[in-house]
Amino acid sequence: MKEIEVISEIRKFNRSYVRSIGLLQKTFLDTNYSLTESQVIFLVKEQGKTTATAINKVLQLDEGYLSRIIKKLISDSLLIKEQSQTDKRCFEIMLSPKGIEEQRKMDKLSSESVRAIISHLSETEQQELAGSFQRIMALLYKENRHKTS
Amino acid sequence: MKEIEVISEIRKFNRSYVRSIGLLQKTFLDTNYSLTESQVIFLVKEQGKTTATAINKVLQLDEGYLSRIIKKLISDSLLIKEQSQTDKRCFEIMLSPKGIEEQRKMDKLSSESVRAIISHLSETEQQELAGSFQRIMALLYKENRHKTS
DNA sequence: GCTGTTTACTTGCTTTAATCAAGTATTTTT
DNA sequence: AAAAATACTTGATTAAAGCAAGTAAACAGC
Repeated sequence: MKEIEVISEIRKFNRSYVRSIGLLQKTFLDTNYSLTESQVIFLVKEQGKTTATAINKVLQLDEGYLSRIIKKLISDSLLIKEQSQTDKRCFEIMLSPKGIEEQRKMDKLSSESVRAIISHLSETEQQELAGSFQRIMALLYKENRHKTS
Repeated sequence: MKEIEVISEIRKFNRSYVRSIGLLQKTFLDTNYSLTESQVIFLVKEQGKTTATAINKVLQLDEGYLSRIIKKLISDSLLIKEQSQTDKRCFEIMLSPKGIEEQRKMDKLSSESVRAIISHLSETEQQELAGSFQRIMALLYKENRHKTS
């Protein structure tokens, strides 16, 4: 297989895969939140007590836009915000109990949607599938570590 | 590996992969068109002389929204539209010469962006990569043929 | 310890993306 | 020939995202 065929194969995968995992939908996973809002929630969960700036290192949204998303999530009582005592420019944000619950719910739904896709596969096939995904990640993200940071 | 670990592996892949192929960006590939507009262009290329309805069987957008996208692409001279003689409700749309050129340009850019990701891999690794992608597609889309349609 | 500069975040305004609902013209069904 | 369905359009609205200007605090240089 020539490089050009490899590329074509990958692009074929991209087209069908992205459609199948439903990442293009407006509301993510039938919760009331958009993909972007969900990403914020997941990142706060991941980073624990964090800040808008830290979140935006990952998501790279417009600052104003992110500020408003956080505001909305606070008014929905999913997030808590308090001014840092050591640096009063910063506001520490974290998940509220309700936010933790919501994040868990999303996490479950996301797992379920993946499960639905793989459930008809045999044990062995599932192993193969996971192996292939791992192999791809290993190949794609190898040797790029020094470039990425 | 248990099913739950398989799921977690796939979700890990989803997160990093979708980010890396830049499918979340506003303008696709640094052309002046959004992802949705690009999809329309690619579908017209794929389907040849086609209609809004046929395109929307795939994309499932709001009809009005699609109508406006087509309108814009026509005013940009990428698409040509003419009323069907056999069914005057329908309008046949196709790529103009300029549209063909634009589609080719996008196609090249898309290939280039994939090439950039795999170029540092050896011949053998590229084979492996393509093989893994193929294996995944085979597994995911097998036995679903009767459900899909 | 004042003076610019940078950092963290907010707010008002605008643009772009997407949806909703109603409407026209044509074809199909009965 | 009337009713229903199909193909598409248009006006109005909502939601997502971006731009620019602004506040407040921290930092850096002198």
